[in-house]
Amino acid sequence: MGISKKDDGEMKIRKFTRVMKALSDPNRVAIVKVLARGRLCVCELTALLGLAQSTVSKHLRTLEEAGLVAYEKDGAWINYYLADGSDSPYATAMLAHLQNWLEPDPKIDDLLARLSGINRHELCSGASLLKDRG
Amino acid sequence: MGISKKDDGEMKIRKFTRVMKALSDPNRVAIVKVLARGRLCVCELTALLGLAQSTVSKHLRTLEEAGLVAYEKDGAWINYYLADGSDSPYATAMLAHLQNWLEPDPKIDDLLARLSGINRHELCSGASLLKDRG
DNA sequence: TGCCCATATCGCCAAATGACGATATTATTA
DNA sequence: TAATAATATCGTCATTTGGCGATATGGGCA
Repeated sequence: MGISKKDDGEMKIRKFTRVMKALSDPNRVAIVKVLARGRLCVCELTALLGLAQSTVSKHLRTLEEAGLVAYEKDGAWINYYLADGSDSPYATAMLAHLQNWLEPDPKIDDLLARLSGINRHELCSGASLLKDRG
Repeated sequence: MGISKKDDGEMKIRKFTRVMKALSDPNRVAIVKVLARGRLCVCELTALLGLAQSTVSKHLRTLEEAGLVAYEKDGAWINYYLADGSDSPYATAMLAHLQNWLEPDPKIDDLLARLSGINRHELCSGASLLKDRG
């Protein structure tokens, strides 16, 4: 019979606390705020935040498991973007709030200001860039 | 000149993540859900949750520092209740959501069901109870 | 004053967390 | 296929967290 009513309710607290925990770290919140402006690959986020690549990757996994972000592959790059909310109503509500919240804030504002100067082709010195440069 | 605009924004992320962290623990969320039905003293919450009194006290401090709960003294008892939101707009918004969220959920439902059977006079075996019993 | 009760704080421990560097994985390109 | 680039995973470490029991604090009452 698929999912019973008991199973349906079983995990509500856990699903909720997973979203809360994902948003309880300043760096992860910064990722959400930055992704609100558009899709970014891991190397762009790594450069923006000034963290190790492995750290950013782990943060993204935490956000994804909470239903806050999703990703799509673009060649060697993996673009992350804000989830549409089909996974978790709690994630949806929090993403809606975060569209308005936390501005102005020095840390967030700094990230958003530097965002326009970020370009994955300059950052990652990828094969496609070498080709363009000749 | 009091709080400058810079100071005003300085802590927005921290204020936000403090609320998120406070709500990232199932027992603390349970406290919030239970307090939504009315004021409770620490010994009542301790009995409901089945945790050590010191643990409940620490959870309440975390919730209070996030602006989610407040307390008032009533003789030897200290009654905790949901904050009015003047401390933190994030806390306010989350408390509003939690009025509807997380029901039904087995853990929460169980707590709310047992709530009506909870009475501080029976629980705490306080002086006032001994007096009534003779 | 002195005792008792409710609560807060302290000290401790096991588990979880956030960070890193090193390595594995997967896709692109020569 | 081999080499390289982008990302994920692994192993490790210091810090934080949630739990407990023991103790300190503060209010009510004899």
